[in-house]
Amino acid sequence: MNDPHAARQDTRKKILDLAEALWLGRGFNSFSYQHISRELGVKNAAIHYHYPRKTDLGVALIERYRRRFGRFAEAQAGLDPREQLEQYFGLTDAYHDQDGQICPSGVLSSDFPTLPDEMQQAAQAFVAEMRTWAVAILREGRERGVMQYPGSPEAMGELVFAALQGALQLARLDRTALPAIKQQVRCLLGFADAEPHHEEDHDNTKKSHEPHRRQGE
Amino acid sequence: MNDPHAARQDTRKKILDLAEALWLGRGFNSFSYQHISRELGVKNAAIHYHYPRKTDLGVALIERYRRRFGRFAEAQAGLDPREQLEQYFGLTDAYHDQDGQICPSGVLSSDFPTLPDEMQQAAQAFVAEMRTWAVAILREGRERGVMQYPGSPEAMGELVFAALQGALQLARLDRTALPAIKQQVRCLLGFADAEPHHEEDHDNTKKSHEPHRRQGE
DNA sequence: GACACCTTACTAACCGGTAAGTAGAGTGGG
DNA sequence: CCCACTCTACTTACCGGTTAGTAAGGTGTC
Repeated sequence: MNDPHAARQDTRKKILDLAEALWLGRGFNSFSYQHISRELGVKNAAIHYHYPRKTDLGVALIERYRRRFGRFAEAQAGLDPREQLEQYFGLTDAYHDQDGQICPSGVLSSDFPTLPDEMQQAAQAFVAEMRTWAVAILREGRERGVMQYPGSPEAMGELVFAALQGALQLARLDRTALPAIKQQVRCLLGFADAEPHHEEDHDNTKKSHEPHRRQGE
Repeated sequence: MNDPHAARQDTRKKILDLAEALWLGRGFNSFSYQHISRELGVKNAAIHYHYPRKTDLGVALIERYRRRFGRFAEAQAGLDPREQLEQYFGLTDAYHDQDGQICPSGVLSSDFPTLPDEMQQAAQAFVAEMRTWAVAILREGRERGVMQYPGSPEAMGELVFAALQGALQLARLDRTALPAIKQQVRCLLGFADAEPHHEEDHDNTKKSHEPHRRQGE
């Protein structure tokens, strides 16, 4: 231990981690450098040292998440599409259980008009990736014959993606919204053997369903 | 003219109208009294005269919208459920075409954790009404035999509602999202005769689709 | 003169951001 | 081995601007 670069990476990562929780929990414009510095026990200017402008922090948040998501998508590529969908659902649960966070695409599209140009561009690229990934699951599901639905995989993928994004937000006002919508998506895809009643709240002890969180830089 | 109460109502209404556009376009925390007063040609304190705290303005926004929505829902009650759905779609188009606004439920659920208590309660009641209304359309559609879908009307209503909310937000980053998702909803409900290709952007000159906007107080 | 409706003038807190200084660890030269 | 230097990672002390909010005063109308 006592890695010379440990301290640097440590604070830098802590800033990003804390900023991410605030970002997904409150939105980009509703947290300040003070929220981070106070919690972290450092001064405001220390944050500015690592991320000079808030825009820099915002872009870093998007880019880190994008890389993390890329690894997640790659790791589950080739899996049974239905299992991929369930992992997707598990992700949404993990968000919600973490103080009612919402997914990055939800917070990005909500805040979009108020974001600086650099963040808008990063957001567009990132959200496009996520939507493409959702479409791919639905396409593969039909090709392999494990999902049945009308319309194109593109349209169905976009719809499921939008529905989950909306469900996570609505779950802040009424927690029953999220499981109900997930169940209906299963239903629409022809999963007759979907969970018998309601899995209800998070007594899903079956898996950790916290598929990414880790990594530096 | 020269109604004694005209001036009062006038400024008061102008404030609310402007606040509403800013609210749906940027979110509750991303507009200030300055945005309103500057545009309106009055001083900041004039807004505080009508709405002492920003919370008062926020609650007034929700309550007004709730009344307006109540009239809208009542006016279309008894209509063909499919036509009701199309009017709902027309509403989403109207939002989007107005500088990329999103629906009230979308902005409320996004901002929710940062809102004051009074607004949170008003928001929960209002969004619950909207969701109930969406469910009613889907239920009636099945009862009358004009819509076919698996699962319960409750679950399907929630899903459609969440999907439209998400679609409106995503349309800010990619305008193709909204028509694609609307079309897929039609598709899922068994509307085989749905518009042949893509209605695409707003060349829908067929109707004004701006179903409410008016009223004082 | 009472009241509705506004303005002027102000406050304290917070916002993102900057400049200058410093503690400490690492490094190269003699 | 030690001194001089550099670099990273901060702190202290600001800046101008914006935020919501208030108090007091003015003006027109009934």
